[in-house]
Amino acid sequence: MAQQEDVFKKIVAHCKEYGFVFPSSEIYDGLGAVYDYGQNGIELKNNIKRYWWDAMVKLNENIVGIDSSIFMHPTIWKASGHVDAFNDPLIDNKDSKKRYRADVLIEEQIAKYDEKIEKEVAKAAKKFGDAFDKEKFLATSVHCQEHQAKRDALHARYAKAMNDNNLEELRQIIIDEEIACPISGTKNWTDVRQFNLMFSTEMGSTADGSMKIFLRPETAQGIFVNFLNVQKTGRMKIPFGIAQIGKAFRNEIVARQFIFRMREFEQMEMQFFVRPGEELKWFEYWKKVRLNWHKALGMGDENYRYHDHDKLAHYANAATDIEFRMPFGFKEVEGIHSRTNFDLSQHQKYSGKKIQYFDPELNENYVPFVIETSIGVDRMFLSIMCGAYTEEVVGENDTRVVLKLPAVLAPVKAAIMPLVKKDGLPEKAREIINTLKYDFNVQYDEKDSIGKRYRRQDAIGTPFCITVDHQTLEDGTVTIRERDTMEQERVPVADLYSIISKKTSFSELFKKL
RNA sequence: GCGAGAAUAGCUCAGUUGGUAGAGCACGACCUUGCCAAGGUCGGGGUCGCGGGUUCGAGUCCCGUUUCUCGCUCCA
Repeated sequence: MAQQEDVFKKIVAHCKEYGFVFPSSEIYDGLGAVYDYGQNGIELKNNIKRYWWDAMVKLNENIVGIDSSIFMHPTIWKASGHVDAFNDPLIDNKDSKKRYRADVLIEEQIAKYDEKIEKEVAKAAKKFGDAFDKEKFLATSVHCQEHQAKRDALHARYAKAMNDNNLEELRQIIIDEEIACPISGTKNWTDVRQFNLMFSTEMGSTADGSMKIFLRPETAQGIFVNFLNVQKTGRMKIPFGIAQIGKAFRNEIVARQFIFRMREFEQMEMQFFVRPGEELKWFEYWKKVRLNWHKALGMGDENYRYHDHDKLAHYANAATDIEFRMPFGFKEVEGIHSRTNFDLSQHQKYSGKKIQYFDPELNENYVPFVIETSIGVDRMFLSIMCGAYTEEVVGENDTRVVLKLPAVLAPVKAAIMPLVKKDGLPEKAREIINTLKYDFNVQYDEKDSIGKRYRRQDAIGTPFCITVDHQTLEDGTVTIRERDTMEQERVPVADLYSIISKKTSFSELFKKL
């Protein structure tokens, strides 16, 4: 385990050293859980996004894309449930280090008074037998009256505090009621803190004319609120899907593990609309399709697995994660959720607009059910980096660091280098670059020994190194070195396009899907 | 958010009982070599995370703070 954490550290360092990922605002000491993508990182990330987008939108005639705004009408988040679910008053016990929801602790305390009353009732019932009159007992028992009064007082106080959003009062209630931590048994509590997982900002320039709006915590809602627009203008027939790639924001309490959990992150989501009753069939379909898409990259089938959810979110009736083996364990990369018709129904209710589909085959109107596939782009990026990072022992006292990236995702497809920087070799190399640069991201390098240059390309995962030597000038051939095997082959310059293209183009990969 | 640890050049790290910063690699220029790192010469780069305090003097001691790592916690 310690060794695996070590590997993870190396990967993080490698990301920074070779221009993949930098901490945000680094010269100002950084900003927690926010990261920037560097010159190589952005290429890799764009390639991941293109692999997904094309696999969804280009390969499926019944899936189309959109790009909705990050700012949305605030009521959307009430309809989606985010306003309620993302707001919990939390309190920590300093001794056990356990965190609790303050409202739940108090509600449990209220329930205890109810239990006490129940106990009194049970005791009396046993004593009086058939003659027992519960109503009468409750009205006359001093104990019960006492408990009831305390219970009602507490409930009223609690309800007011919640209503006023008074966090200090919530804490005071916990102290006054002498509520103890079930684990440590102590009453050593921190302040109650509210965690709103949604970022908010003001829209409108004047204080009284402004409106509090949220930065979206998921991109999905932008698809749901555009359901009618897309369905009608695109003449889409169920089943069909809407895909979107975009940024989302969550003010995570604890955001760690590098780019695995960030406050600003990017999602690739596809919402697939189906007939009610057919959702589980399509859920199974997309589970398979999505896993195959991941495996097609060739990162090793054994590094992927499903993880079915036992505890389902409020909107779902089935959910699975696709997990990838990271150095710190199997972790979620993609989620596939059967979201029922919860979202569209909620928007129908809150907006007052009818959001339905007329199914000509069934001759009826209905609110479609939704299967969602949702990938965190940054997590996918991390999984690819983790899977690709390799240290190889080559010869004595020599290791090479290779990023065995899938060639389609590699930031640079080929490096073209003159064996020496004289005798017209640099000019020849540039000439070759000029024929390839329109189709591929290529790099020129003439600094240092050829071996060192190969290693530099290995470190950023470039699949091909093409070397121009003196023989090139004579017969128009170059050597092409393959990253993983380090084997070289002499080929005509004219063949370079097809060799590189075969390994690095998406179309070859898509044909296998 | 709690607890523990860490922070010195792009990277990995030295820096003695406090006395105004070093190495290797990397980077740049030139020379040399040329098919798998580590040839030669010269050079650029750090107010030692930040802010206070103690001291004649702080990278070094004290306090605070930020960021990161690990554990707990949380996780639609």
